[in-house]
Amino acid sequence: MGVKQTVSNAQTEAKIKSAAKKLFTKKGFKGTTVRAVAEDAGVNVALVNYYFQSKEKLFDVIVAENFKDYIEVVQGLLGSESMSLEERVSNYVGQVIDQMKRSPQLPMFILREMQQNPNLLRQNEGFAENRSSMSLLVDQLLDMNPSRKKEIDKLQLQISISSLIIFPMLSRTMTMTMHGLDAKGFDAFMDKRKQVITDMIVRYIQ
Amino acid sequence: MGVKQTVSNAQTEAKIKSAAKKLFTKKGFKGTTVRAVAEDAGVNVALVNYYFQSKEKLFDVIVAENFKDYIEVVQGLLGSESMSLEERVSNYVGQVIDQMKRSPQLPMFILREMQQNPNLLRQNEGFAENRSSMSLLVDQLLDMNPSRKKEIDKLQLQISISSLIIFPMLSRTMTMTMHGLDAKGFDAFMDKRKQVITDMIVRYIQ
DNA sequence: GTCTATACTTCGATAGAC
DNA sequence: GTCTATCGAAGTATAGAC
Repeated sequence: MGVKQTVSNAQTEAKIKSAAKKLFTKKGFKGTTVRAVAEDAGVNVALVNYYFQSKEKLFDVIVAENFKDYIEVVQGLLGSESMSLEERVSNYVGQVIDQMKRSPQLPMFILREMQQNPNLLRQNEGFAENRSSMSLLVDQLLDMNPSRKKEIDKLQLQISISSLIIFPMLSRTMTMTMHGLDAKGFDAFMDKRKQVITDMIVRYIQ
Repeated sequence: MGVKQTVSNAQTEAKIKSAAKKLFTKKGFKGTTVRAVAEDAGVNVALVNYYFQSKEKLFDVIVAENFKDYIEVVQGLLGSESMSLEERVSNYVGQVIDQMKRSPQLPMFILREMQQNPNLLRQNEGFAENRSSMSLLVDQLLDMNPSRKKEIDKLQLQISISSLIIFPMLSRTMTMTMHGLDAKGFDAFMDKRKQVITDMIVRYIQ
């Protein structure tokens, strides 16, 4: 009966995790203090360590979650058998960009933390799936034009596709500042970019 | 006469600056401690502040130098009037990649620090030159195929070119880890990439 | 489970001896 | 110009009251 005065266990833990995810993702490990996490979550500093033992362990939880989010972006994007080359590329590019628009800080987080600790990804099982998913897409694309298949380096093509999609997200802040865009304007830019990337890939493979 | 026992003023300052550049560029402002800079330079902690007053001011010096390096990469790359479309693209891509191979950490540094402080670039005069240099190149490219000029968004093309060149440098560590490359192997990958990028751009514009 | 208070550590910066 | 020693601020972590 009545509203509970004390917030429950799980809710507090979730609030801390949410604040930590926000701050770690934006500012990295060194750029984030436990005090800032506590303040953002609206709880006492001591509670952070009560639930997560240490800053390190809290960070590990967030890293795992961010990797999980990142992997989910590129899963289940293989499309149907009947698609044309252009449809297949457009489908992939469109879905990945839509996913990334929801968490624009994620690519930078992954790269930044991986540069500090390169074997971070070895510990993560999901990354292998990502690679094979991307690899499969490129195989499918190249099979649709056998004459070009011999001329095109598969790894280079994979990285080209990733580049065209991910780099604009990495330079998001810079692009927004340079061209006076707000978050909404940048999203529109990325939406328009779906067709640009598709055109570029299709023209390259055809 | 004989070897001087005490290292001179300018040499010590240079050693500190060199160590600071290395560490700040690799680990960012928060990730670098004054103590680490001093140790890497082989001098006492107090000397860092003696020469540069504060960590902040030392960082500003390094930022300025890194921006300068970055700008120099893309200057004087306009090519001659008589070049074909492919020659022009190839010339630009080749030179930028060669420059970046010399300072592979630079792109990540620029993006990382700019995300933390977006108006970092407003204070830097060289960035305007960079933009207009890039803008001019794209104008030249588009003028060589008027029929495509109307269909192609200039800003999108600029960012596409930057993406194809810069993203591989940003994901350098990840790529090396994933595909078992050492520094030399990655350089070879980037050399091969010059032609890939050129092909992709030329096919898109033609 | 949550808070206050505090111990412990690291870091940036400076005073002062040489 | 360089070093030793140290101070004060900030951050992580924990002990103990409620």
